[in-house]
Amino acid sequence: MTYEQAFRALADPTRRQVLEALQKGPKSVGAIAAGLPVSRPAVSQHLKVLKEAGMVDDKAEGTRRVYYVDPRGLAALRTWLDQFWDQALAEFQRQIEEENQKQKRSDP
Amino acid sequence: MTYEQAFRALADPTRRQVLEALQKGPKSVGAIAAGLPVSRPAVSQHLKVLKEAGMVDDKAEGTRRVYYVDPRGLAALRTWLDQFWDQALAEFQRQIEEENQKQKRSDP
DNA sequence: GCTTACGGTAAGCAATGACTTACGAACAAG
DNA sequence: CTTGTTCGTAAGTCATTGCTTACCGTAAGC
Repeated sequence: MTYEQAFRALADPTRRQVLEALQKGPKSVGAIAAGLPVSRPAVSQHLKVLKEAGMVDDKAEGTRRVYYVDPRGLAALRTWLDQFWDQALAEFQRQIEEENQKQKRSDP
Repeated sequence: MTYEQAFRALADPTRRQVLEALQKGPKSVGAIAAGLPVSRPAVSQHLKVLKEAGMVDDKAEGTRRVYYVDPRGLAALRTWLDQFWDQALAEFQRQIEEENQKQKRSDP
């Protein structure tokens, strides 16, 4: 939901692998774990973190739980990043202007 | 440089505060630490991580070191995020199509 | 030269976190 | 009703990490 949780969620390499696995389509917990070098409970714990970050959601399907990517968490990240990016560029521009001013004063 | 380091760098709240402090303009290490609830060495260590992630750079200025935001690290993050975002939306769309197909088949 | 300001690094510590195995709950199948 | 899958959670372990204090190098000012 918040970008804080999103950053924390994506900081772990295994968690990114889980997300990338789900990106190719919905998968059960066991199916995800089968493609990763960690145990199934580990995947379960990662999915919990990802879900709290709003990056995945799940639906029950018999005794299995099918997880899929939820764009909401990604959207939060994009918002934060875009804002920060714009401000960074603006500040960058301002610094250049400042340099030019100094140059003018010390020039002729 | 890589998005891996960028994610790890931004995962820590204090590190984000450091970055946000620099966003308003270049600052010395001491100046940054003065606005944060942690010690100056802690800030130094955070700046090291941010620099390795390509998100800040510094220039010597007498005995002081002035840090400023480097857009390169942010760019790496944006690239990763945009790609992931596009693929997520595509997969989302595909799932909806799939649902429609099922609906058709079970309908009269 | 001597002192003072500034910042990076080392060492140590407490907290967080990613993983494992073990167990229990829920649904399906026979 | 019993058995077998599938999954979440608890408990414990080991590594990582963010922080502190202490120390050292370096540039500027007297």
